[in-house]
Amino acid sequence: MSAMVEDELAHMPEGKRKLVVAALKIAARDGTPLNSLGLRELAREADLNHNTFYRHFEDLDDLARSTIELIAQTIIEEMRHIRTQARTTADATEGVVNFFLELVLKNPDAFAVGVRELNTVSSPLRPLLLKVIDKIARQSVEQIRHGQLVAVKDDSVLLEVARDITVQMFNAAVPLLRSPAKKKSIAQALVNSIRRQFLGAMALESLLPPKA
Amino acid sequence: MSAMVEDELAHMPEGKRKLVVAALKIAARDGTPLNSLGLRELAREADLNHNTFYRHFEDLDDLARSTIELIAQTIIEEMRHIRTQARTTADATEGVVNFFLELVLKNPDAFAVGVRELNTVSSPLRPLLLKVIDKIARQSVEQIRHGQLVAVKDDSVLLEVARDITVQMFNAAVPLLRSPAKKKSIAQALVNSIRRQFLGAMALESLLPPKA
DNA sequence: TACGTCAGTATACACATGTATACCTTTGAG
DNA sequence: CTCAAAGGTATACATGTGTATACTGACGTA
Repeated sequence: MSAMVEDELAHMPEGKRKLVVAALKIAARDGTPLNSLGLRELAREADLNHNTFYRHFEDLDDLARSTIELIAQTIIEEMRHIRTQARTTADATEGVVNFFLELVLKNPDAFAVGVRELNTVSSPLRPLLLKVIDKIARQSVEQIRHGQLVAVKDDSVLLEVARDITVQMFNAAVPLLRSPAKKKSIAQALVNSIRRQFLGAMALESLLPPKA
Repeated sequence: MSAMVEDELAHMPEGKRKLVVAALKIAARDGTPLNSLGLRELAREADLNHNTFYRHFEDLDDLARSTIELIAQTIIEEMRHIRTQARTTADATEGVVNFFLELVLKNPDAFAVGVRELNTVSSPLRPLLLKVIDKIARQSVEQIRHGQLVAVKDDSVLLEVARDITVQMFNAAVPLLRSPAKKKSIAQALVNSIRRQFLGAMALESLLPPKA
């Protein structure tokens, strides 16, 4: 599982890699917070002695941070790739949405864990994930500006909308992971919602004064 | 904490009540899934013998279900109340949003747990929470239709938008709970986003054929 | 008054857990 | 060649956990 994620950490020691993969798997399966997994269960899943953990990590928090940083790196890089692919499709919105949902399905554990931590009040990993969201939203704004895809003047409004949409796309991973067959309908709903939000931003800007 | 929730279960035995409250508290604090809390920790928090649990619940799943159902009941009832209050305000959208955020702050544990479970792939409680979302969205559509607040013809589109917005409001609880001081700015962002989505729905309907 | 049920307690036990310590290979630089 | 890390293992122990069983008191009802 999570093929792309595994690629990302090809250069770290095998035990460490195994532990991170196992952490994602268990946290995704059981809904346990990344930073309070059981050391022994982790080792069992990774097929290692339970003390090997301490060779690679200080804490469970250390493991959690490493894991989230890995997810972040993977997603950001992939999103850049997705945007170039989407530029070749008829409708950029549809393209981005479809490629994104495919990315989710290729990294199920990573997204299951990421979305949950993002929506957990007590999670110390939330700030890291918010940075990822922000970065993706900014990429998105850049693409929109470059292709003149949305006629919204105010940059801050455009960024705000892009952030909302990015969060929405992440959260859409939850139903998708539960039933991958619904990919098409989820994509359609997302595309519609995105269109409404951009159209609405334009409409609102033309109604109210564009703020001096 | 969670004053209103406590009111809701005034009629059940004291021990059971204590256990549910303790469950919410621990799950909110530690991010542990509601259905895999520690029995002994639970009892410690509730100031009870650890075996009392079995007097009131079959499983941890039983406890989790009871707890979520309690949250659901509370929220739905309060939302109805919120709508009548909001009708007396100048702007219905602003009214609903503000009252909703207040509700969140009054039931911090309930919302912290609810939002997390809602966004957890493996949670068996998700369906229950989706029902709550749906119910609130339908209430919202009713209010809109009654007051002729939004000029969207297609009922299914209106419901879809209402659902998106409801989910968004729930998820907005996370940053609010972490920093209640940001209530005003969170409310403003929500109101703007809601306006964009309704406006966008109208715009989209007038652009495309209203679907025969 | 007697008694069954309900809510809660006390004790016990087998098992899982986190951590500490010491031991064994491999490997790469001096 | 040496030897010191680095990665991984084995064993041990105190503590926490879920569950089972048996006990106590309160209370409504026959």
